[in-house]
Amino acid sequence: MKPSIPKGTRDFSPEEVNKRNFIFDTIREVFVRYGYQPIETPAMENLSTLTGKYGEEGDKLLFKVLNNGDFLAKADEQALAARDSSQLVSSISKRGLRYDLTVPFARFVVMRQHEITFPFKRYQIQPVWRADRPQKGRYQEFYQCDVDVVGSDSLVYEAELAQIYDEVFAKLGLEVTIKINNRKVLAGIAEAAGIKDAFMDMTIAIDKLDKIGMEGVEKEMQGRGIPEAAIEKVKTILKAKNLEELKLQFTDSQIGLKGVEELESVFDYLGIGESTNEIVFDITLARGLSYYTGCIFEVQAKGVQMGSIGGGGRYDDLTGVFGMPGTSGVGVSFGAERIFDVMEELKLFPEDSATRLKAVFLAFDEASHRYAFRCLRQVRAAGINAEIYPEPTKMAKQFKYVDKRNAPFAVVIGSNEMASGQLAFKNMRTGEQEGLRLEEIIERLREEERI
RNA sequence: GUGGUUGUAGCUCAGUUGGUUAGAGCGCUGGAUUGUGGUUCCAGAGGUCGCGGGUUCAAAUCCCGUCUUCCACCCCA
Repeated sequence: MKPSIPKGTRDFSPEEVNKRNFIFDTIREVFVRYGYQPIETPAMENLSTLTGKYGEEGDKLLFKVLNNGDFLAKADEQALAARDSSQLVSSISKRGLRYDLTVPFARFVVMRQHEITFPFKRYQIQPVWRADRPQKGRYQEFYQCDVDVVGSDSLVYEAELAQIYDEVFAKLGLEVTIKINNRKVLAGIAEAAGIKDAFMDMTIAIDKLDKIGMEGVEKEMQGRGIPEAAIEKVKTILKAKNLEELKLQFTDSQIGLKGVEELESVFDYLGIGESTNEIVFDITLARGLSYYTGCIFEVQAKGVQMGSIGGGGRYDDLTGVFGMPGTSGVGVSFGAERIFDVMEELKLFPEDSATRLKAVFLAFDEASHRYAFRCLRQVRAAGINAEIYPEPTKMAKQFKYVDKRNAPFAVVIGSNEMASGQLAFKNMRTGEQEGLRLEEIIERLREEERI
């Protein structure tokens, strides 16, 4: 048979795994610095945990796991006869692959509410699965790196999460724009325009502003049946350049004012000019996930065509659906795959010296091959990444291998070297070669390590 | 999920209105060079033309289905 992998999934080569680990390590390091603790949850959740949490569209994108055994024997006969897939699902599948890390986290918090100290700060780096149609930067299996705080409504955490975004991308050398908005501001716009009922329709339209322009947004709202007068009001509000101007538009919207105040408070915590990346208020930022209620975040990479590489926000009642009401949470997510793709495109990955092979031992004959293997042991014991060519064949062939492995040094041993103890130490880049004792070689390789 | 797009050697790609044995560059293997890689020269290996069906005397080429890739929509990391 012809080998293949499912659509939207990928294998990773050693080089790619090293690069991905660089991203994960950087993110994890920052999370830990800010006092977040790791948890992990299963790849599979009970379907009942997942369904209904991501809207109707989300349910369609959930991967369902078929029940084991003779699942059809227990299937809903009516649904089966009617060829009604959505009706049938509950009787043939009780589990599904997790769709994000937030909902499993909420489930986790509720199950362990009595052993958790609040505010609980956790991070989680694991893959999630979505049955989306794949595109560039969009996969069916991808890693998310989530940080959330649950059990506090302090806006200091919004500021902290913005700092985490800033710090991680600064460390990765990736220039980004960190956009912040507040769901209450959007609600305020709807309230001020007198279209509270059409909040979702309005939000979806506003979200597309940078893509389709003001005219497009207007058409979109018209198409969604929003009255002309309300559209004019929305357009006026959207022209507000900053939070001060926006405030003036919200004289008759309590919720809108509250949203602006929250944003002011976050920016106050952050201070001015203390970040590496731009952290900006963006009134057009909407985000789909319906459970957001306060501040919302999104990160856009500069200089590349790519969707958002991170997003998140505040949810006042994160754990309510699992029977623990009134607990507020705020968190953000890093999209590792997209960060990888962007960094690859911009060639931002550093030469990885920690995982790099430093030296390869080569030998001319059986006796020196054994001798080389014993030398190798000492080199490795000194903490230097090194290996030996598996057999003493023709030198040209062995050197080609060293070249391919991109190792900076080769140590060549034959009968002369064994007799004198002066091993041939060759710099692969310059081609220079000198006779050195093993201890001297180890010292040289150690110096190299530090560079 | 809707509409479109892509697939030919390990990689990047040619392949005419359907017509002999499907090509190139790079890479790979061997040799020139029996104690030294990268450069050069010579030789060689490597292909179910994504998969399945159909039309035809004849299909990489035309038609249908399917899988995959990418794009737009939807949604999102």
